[in-house]
Amino acid sequence: MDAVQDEAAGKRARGLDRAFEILDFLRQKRQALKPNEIAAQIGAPRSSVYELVNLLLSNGILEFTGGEGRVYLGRKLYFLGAAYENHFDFTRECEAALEQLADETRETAQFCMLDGNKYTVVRMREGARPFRISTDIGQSVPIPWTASGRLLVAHLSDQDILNFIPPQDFRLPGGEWLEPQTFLAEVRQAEREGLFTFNSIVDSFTHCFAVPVRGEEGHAAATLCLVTPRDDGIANRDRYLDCLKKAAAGLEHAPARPRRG
Amino acid sequence: MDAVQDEAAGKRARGLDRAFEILDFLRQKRQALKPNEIAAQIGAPRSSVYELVNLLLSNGILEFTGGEGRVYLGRKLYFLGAAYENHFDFTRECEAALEQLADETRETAQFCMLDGNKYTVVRMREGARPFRISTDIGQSVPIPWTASGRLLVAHLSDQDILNFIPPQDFRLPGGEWLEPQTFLAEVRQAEREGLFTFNSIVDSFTHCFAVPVRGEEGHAAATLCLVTPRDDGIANRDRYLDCLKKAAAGLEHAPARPRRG
DNA sequence: GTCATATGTACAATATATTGGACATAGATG
DNA sequence: CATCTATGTCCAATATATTGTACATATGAC
Repeated sequence: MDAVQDEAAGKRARGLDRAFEILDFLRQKRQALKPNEIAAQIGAPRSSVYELVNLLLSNGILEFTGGEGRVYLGRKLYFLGAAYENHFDFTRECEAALEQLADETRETAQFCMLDGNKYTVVRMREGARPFRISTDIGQSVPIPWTASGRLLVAHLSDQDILNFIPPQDFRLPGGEWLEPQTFLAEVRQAEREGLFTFNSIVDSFTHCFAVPVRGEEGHAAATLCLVTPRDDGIANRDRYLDCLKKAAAGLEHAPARPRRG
Repeated sequence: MDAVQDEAAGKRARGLDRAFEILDFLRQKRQALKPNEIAAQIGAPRSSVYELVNLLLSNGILEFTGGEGRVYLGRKLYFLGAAYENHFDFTRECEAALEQLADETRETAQFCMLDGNKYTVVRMREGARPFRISTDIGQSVPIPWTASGRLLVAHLSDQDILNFIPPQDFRLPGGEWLEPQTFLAEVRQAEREGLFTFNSIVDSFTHCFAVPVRGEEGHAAATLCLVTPRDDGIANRDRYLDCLKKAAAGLEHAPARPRRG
């Protein structure tokens, strides 16, 4: 996805950057691919990709799986990720907060963070309705498409926000153009109020609530969200926001607080 | 830890390898460190480490945390690890197996895998005794020190095993030397019997039971273990082994089976 | 004050990593 | 049969990444 921002052509890419581009691509695809396919789809030289894939395989960062020479993310990444999760020990508290939210509201509750310059759902608890509303965990979504996005960039200056978010991410899935100035105004509003709610701009039937979970630097390290049918969301607005704020208070500082040391 | 096997001096290290050496080192230390400290402790040139750390920071692979310029594993690694875990969806089944083992035996149950050429405890459920026996999750331990180690390398030839395990790993924590031929004989025995049990060679009061969890290639992709006081282990040997085999059967093929595709 | 250690930055030299392109094979298509 | 695509390997050329070294600053010892 960073291929776009390769400086003017003719430059060589650094191995490390391409390596992580490969890893991110596999994560996004969520399936094993052949080196050849990877090269073609991320627009990298085949010889480079073969070289890097072999290096990553020998390090356990990638693994053969799915046959025919296909590779996918490896066990070593699991271990490294587990060490991160263990250090910033937010998992348990996070699950508890989502559990609590789901119990109190019967709606879909999500714990969200930034992944680079995208938004992603880290953990989710589906609501208890006959028709559940849910999203995919771990998929990268443009920041402007989400309520949480307004909160997650609120610590940046307007200019930094515009530099941070890829311009094409202001194009909504329906094709409409979200004016960056409109987005910035909503960011500032979210910052002032410490919350953001709206009828989702990526579909026609959900209402989204987001509140920040502040980390050690005082800005939103993550968000807690509820995704509800529009009617219910609007009808229960105050109660839902109370629940969210309560749950977020329980998490406060947790996502960024090392367990020891 | 791979610094030892740097080919004859005078060679440059490849950035990718050093980068993952840094990541592994941080995982092992389980705390944030300054780039300077990292360089000193892994024996790498300071300028290289600074260069790489900055690259990794800008990719979200590392994060500033702990102040004073200290860095630790970053959020991106958590996402990548979560994608791995999601693909090879063993977590839920694994927890269930450990739960079942803990219920049936009241002993400490572990799920273990190889991490490169070391053994590591991936998940654990502590026993229900007044004095619990437990180990650290995610720490790298020499393969010959463990019962599971006999099973995890059993698919390799004798020669491959000796090439795979660093020679110094046959030195036990007490300083005694475990003869590699003895180890190989135990590996073959474990392979034949589909299990391995012994009075632990790293302490004087535990008995260890290990059975393989076979992956798609048919060899031990992981192990399930019980760690018990010696008396209890020996007294309940048959029952404990039955429990382990039953639990492993429930996991069979799970650790390496992609959820879709 | 001097000296030593810890920490971070800057830069040039050269060892080498990245890359384009040639080559080989297999399968599909017509 | 010829032709095309998909896949993987090999190799030389050169753009550049790694690294030694020098430099800058802060802190503490004495």
